[in-house]
Amino acid sequence: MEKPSASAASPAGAPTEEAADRLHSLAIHLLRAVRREDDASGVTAPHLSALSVLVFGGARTIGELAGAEQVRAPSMTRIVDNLERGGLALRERDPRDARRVRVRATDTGVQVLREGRARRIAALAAKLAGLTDDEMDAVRSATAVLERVLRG
Amino acid sequence: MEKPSASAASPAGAPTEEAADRLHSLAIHLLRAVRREDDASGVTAPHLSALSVLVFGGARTIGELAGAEQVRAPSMTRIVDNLERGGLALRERDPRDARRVRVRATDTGVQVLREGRARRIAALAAKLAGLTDDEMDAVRSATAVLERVLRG
DNA sequence: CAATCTACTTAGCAAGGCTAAATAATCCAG
DNA sequence: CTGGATTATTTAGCCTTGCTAAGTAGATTG
Repeated sequence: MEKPSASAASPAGAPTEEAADRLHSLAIHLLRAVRREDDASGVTAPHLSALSVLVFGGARTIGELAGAEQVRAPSMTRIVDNLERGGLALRERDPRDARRVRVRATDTGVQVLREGRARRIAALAAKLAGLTDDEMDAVRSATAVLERVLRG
Repeated sequence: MEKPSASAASPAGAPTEEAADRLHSLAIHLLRAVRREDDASGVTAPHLSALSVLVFGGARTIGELAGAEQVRAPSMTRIVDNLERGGLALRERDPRDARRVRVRATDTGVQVLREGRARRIAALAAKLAGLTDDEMDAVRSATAVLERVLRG
């Protein structure tokens, strides 16, 4: 409705909303595009995402993991159930506080994560491979910015 | 493992994969972050996404819609069931070919889309509002690039 | 006009999210 | 040192979203 009067001013509301809307739509389609690769590996995206936290960040409690993955505890309990059933992670009782459960990635988990990552992102990486350097820079910058924004 | 030797060369494999991986993870977290807003509106993301195609692109068959949304026909049948139940879209038999079903957004659908978009992206737009102009530019550029890449 | 193909729907499965409520352990007041 | 609150996780149960396989109805074609 109202167009931004100057480019240097604080971003006007409407364009920001349009950008947000397109981003949202993009995220939906991006995930649908890679889902089949995930399916092929037998390990779904949320599993790999949680596993990734464990592998790169070390053992975590269920609650910490839920926080990191932005889901509620019961959802994480189930994800960990599945990881454990597949031998990718295991629960350990915290000796300090027996209410807590520490979750740790197994060696198999580390290996599966590596393979899973590779398979999961193959299609996406293939598409990105066609980008120019400038385009890749834009994608990388935006990713960094958005990671920060979503954490906050 | 191997760092890019020059910034101008064609992007090496490993960095592209890391970018793809981070993008994927980002998409997961972005969608989780906005899901509650969707929930509040009573219209979920896939519904709004499909409705958006109808509103901005005009009536479509179930198959076309499924293709546009990158899901299988049965999934789209169900989404359209829900849209229709909510009075946001309606099915029309194709007079040329009675197997086909054309789906059209209703006036209510158009209105709900507008409201839903606003509500849905409010949280995201609020986060984006804190970005600098350069950061917003990066986000916009990357969005455009990725939209193109995912269509291809 | 019968076989086949196409478009959609139905049925049924699993994942992934949620809330509410149960269980268990810790903490802290008195 | 006990009893009530608080915290961590799990269980139960709901809903949505995806899928595949199989069913139905309409078009096409040999």
